[in-house]
Amino acid sequence: MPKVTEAHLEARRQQILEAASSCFARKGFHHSTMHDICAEAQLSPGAVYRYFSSKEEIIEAMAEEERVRALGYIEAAKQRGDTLELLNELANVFFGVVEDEWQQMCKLDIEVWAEGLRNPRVMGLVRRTFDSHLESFAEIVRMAQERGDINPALDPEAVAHVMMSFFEGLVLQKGMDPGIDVPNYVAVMKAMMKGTFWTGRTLEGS
Amino acid sequence: MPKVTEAHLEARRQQILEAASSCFARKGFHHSTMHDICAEAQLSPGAVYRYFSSKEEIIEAMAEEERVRALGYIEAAKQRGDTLELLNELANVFFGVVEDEWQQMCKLDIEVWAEGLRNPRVMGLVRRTFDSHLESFAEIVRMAQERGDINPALDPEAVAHVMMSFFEGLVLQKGMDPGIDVPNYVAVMKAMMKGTFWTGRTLEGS
Amino acid sequence: MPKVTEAHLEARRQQILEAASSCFARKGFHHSTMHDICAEAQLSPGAVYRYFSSKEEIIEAMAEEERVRALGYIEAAKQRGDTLELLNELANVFFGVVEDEWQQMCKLDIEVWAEGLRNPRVMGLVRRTFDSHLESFAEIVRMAQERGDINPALDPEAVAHVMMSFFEGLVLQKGMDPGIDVPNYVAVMKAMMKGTFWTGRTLEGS
Amino acid sequence: MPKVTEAHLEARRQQILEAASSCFARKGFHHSTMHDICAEAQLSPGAVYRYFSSKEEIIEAMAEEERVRALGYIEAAKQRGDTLELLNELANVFFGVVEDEWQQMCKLDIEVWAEGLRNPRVMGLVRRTFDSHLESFAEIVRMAQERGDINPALDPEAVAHVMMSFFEGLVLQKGMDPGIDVPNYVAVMKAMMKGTFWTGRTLEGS
DNA sequence: CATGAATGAGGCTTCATTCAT
DNA sequence: AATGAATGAAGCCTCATTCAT
Repeated sequence: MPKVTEAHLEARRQQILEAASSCFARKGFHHSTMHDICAEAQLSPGAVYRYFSSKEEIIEAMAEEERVRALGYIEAAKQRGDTLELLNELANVFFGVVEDEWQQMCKLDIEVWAEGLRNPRVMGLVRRTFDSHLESFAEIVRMAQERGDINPALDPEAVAHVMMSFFEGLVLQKGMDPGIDVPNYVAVMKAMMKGTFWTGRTLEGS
Repeated sequence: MPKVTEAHLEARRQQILEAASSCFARKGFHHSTMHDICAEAQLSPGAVYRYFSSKEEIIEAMAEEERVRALGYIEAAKQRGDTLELLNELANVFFGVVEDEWQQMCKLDIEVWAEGLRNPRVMGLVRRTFDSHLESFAEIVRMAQERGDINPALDPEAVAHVMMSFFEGLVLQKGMDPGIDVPNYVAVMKAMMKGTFWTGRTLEGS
Repeated sequence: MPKVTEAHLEARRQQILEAASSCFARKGFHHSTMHDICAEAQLSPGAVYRYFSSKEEIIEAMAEEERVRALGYIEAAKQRGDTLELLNELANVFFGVVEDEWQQMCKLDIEVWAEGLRNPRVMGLVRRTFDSHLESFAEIVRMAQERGDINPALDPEAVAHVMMSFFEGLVLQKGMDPGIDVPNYVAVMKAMMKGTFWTGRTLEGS
Repeated sequence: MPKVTEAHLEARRQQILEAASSCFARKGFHHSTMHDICAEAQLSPGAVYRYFSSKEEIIEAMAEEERVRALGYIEAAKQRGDTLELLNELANVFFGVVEDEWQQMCKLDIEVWAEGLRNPRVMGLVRRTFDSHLESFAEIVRMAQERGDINPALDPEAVAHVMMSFFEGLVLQKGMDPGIDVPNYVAVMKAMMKGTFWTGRTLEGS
């Protein structure tokens, strides 16, 4: 029987991860020192190293958390049968997050992307995130094509990639400039999605 | 080595910048040491510091080069009057780049985005890149709306943002996974753009 | 190593300062590397940088210590009412220091003077040292003049400057050549001071 | 027959030495880079290295120049037979130098002293300077003692040391603060010298 | 379990010096 | 003889990590 409950351990982990996220969003992975993270978490280095064996591991754990969170968003939205509604839902989920938190999330995502370029573990996480999103989107597209909602000439995977771009581009642009007009962005996004829908005319496509 | 031509100096600068780009794309800004860059450029530290007064400055110069290059792409494409053709052109320009170089460019872009989050100078460059792209796109959209090509209910700026996402998303996805099927991606992109064109039906916009 | 007493921290500081002094006296500020100081203090660079944030700061702290020490000497001597006795006292204080330590002190002083020429902070310290000595001497002279001991035609400040020269010159000469005959030097110094005393003849002052 | 006259070579040497002196007085030996010196001398590094094989050598040459100049001062003054007049002469010589040049000279002296502590060659120069001054002063004192001007109980060498302090202290104090009142300083100095003169009373001395 | 002082490898940068032109 | 671009050793400092208390 450990002296501390499992829950307490997990709470400490979270505490560190949150401190790290805050630092990372503010200063980036490489400008955030372990000292910064310790200070933010109000913990000593020794304590932090009880929960994570390296800074790398903290980054990875943080990226993993992001992945799970993002997965949650899309899973929640996927419940909606209607294709267009999915975008609404995703947008709503995004809107549900407090502004500051969202901004931080965007920055962390960008940071994680860059980190993925040289840390294979992080890359793995990013790819898994991308792949699961891709798969979700592709499935939706395929269903819509079967229903005749979407032009069957379009490659479902490719549509999924573009849909991902909608969100990744928004994350990037909001990360760089929080002032972007999101509702209008979503409106355009939906108009474009709607435009890919079957309209009786053949979309020559390319 | 006595006084040397201006061209030689500029060539050296390029040599260093290319070496740096190569390192940065391979290992990221923060894992590339000056030593790495020097080795890649086949130059001594002292020589490199004749041309750039800090690693930071190399990063910034590199980001600036990226900005100018990106600007060139879109300017070249903007010559085309037809709205849809713009996408073709941009895609062609992208395709015109050798595969490896493109891949490297994508990685550098991602790297630069992340760097922008904490280096105000780099952020400035990124913002300027984004802004000039945005403006180009918005102008195209406005012209298309005047011609009746695009639904006038859509905010031109917002459309521009989404168009930027098309490309940024592609850059990100290709950066993370070079295997992405670009032609199909472009096809979908064009289909979606075409879908925003005026079709006689009102796009309610949300 | 957990939290440690305030005294221990101060002891470490002293340990570093002493190591630095030793290096500085032996090799000068600019030929003493941080590595030298660390080795002398038997501490790692990281440890030293916990206590001083730069080599510069070590130099300044050392100069400040010298200042305080010098202040102590003169303050101790000032207790003596009799004018001539002051010189005796100062000389005694000097003699009270172990030979090696004195030699080191002289070298450090010379080093600090030179450093003062380009480090404004050090210059500030040197000036303050000089000023407080000057003031002490001038006060003594004024009192001696009131008692009729010293020719009232002489500017007390100027006398103080010359008195300072007695000591600074000795420091310099001993720093350059430890073999100087100090007792004889002091004897002459006192004879000269005595000579400025009122003797019934008017000293025309030039 | 060299392409350049001996005189031209010497002129270049002087040009470099003057540039170096200027830099050294302004920034000290160790903060003056060869680049600084080259810039000040309007010469390229290669050119400078034709005349001096190292920075060290420039420092030493400069110190040697200072030594010779100082020697000239005292030699000039020594012509005067009268003891007190020597001080007048030395003071006059000092006064004869333009203010700025003097200030620079003081700083260089201080710099040279410090450098002497760790460069045996420079130390040799300083010692030689000191020794020749000492000898000159001692000789004067001995002569004065023979004439009965100065208390014969005083060690001529010791008096010489103190006389040197008069000047070294002034150099130091003026180096640190150009505002010092030199005429008054000299007046006191002379009063003190006069006080060591034989007055009929025995100066108990020590 | 926690603390935080200490470690030390390694990064960025400077600058005295060289040498091809 | 002069030039100035290039060299590369070495210095200062940071920071992820450890471990005695």
